[in-house]
Amino acid sequence: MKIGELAQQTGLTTSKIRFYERIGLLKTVDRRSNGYRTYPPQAVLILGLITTAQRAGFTLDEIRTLLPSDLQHWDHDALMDALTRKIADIEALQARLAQSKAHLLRLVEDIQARPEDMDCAANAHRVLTNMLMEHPENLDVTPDDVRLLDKTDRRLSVRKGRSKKAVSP
Amino acid sequence: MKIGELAQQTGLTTSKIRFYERIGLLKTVDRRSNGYRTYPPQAVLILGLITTAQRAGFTLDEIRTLLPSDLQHWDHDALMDALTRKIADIEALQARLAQSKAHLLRLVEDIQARPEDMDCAANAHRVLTNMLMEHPENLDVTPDDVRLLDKTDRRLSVRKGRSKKAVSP
DNA sequence: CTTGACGTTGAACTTATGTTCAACGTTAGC
DNA sequence: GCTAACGTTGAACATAAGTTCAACGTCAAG
Repeated sequence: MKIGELAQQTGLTTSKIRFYERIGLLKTVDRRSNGYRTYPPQAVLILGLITTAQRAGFTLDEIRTLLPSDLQHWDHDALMDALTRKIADIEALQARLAQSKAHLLRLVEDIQARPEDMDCAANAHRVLTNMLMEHPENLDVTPDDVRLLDKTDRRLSVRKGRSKKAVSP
Repeated sequence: MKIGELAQQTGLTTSKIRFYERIGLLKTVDRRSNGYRTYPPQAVLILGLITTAQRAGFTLDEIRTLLPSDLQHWDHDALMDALTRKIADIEALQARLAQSKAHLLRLVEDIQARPEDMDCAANAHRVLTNMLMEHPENLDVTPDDVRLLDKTDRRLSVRKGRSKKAVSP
């Protein structure tokens, strides 16, 4: 099978297949005398496996370390380990997403809950105050500081101390 | 306030702050006569807002288009629109994650459910077969093709037709 | 024999979000 | 006045997962 046919059968692009080979995800493939790559039918399955793993959240790097050269002989322990860790990763991400979503929903509600007699600027101030009070964790700011947003712009001093290091992540 | 102090109060790095300015996320800031950037206390709030929005899943690009130069005057409609869309995005991602997780859990269970009398290679074949049968959507392969994994390696022909274009996304 | 489709390569480009570096200027404390 | 800490710039580097391009070779049909 030539690379174009393989691309059709897997739904991938030829550039992607060559890329996978380049990064060592696919082992170097046989060539015909004209230099064309020639794939065994197996290759369809391997690429399908890669696509599936990728959709499940594995990086190409992870897939490479897990994928055996012989589909019959997997590293059972490493595989189960990776699967378990990936499930945990997903759960962590799910938790973060749920938080983000809840946060956004509260924000939307809060914005819409503008008192009838409040103008937009004041409402912006109210919402912003609520938001910043809800998330003091990474901001060295007190609710008082939010008054900076007042129309009067009183320029209250920002407290010194209790500051965080700017650590590179 | 000089940039180092701002970095400390926001928990960001100075390079990040300069980067935000470079991409137009922060408007160009006042300079002292020596060329040093000098920030109003407001800047702490703005950076806090940016960080919060980013954690909620907004890209810097999205944040830039939403963030008004004056915190008093938001584009209410654009903001609500963006929030609503972001919530929908999160929900879509949640659905995908739930699917991935379920898929992985089934896979783990399936691997562990190896019949006592089955060796590892045969189990690999069994699991792989199940997996590929579960996801026929993007692979031009029939369950029969999975027999390619047999020790005998019978090289069954891969069917022609019903193939997909390799469209670039 | 020509034309178009397919194949090959290496290198450069992409996106998003920054970091790091070199070379230089400024400032505060001793 | 020296030194350390801080500030400035532009450019290059990093990551992940590819795509695109130019320049070239091969093959099948008409």
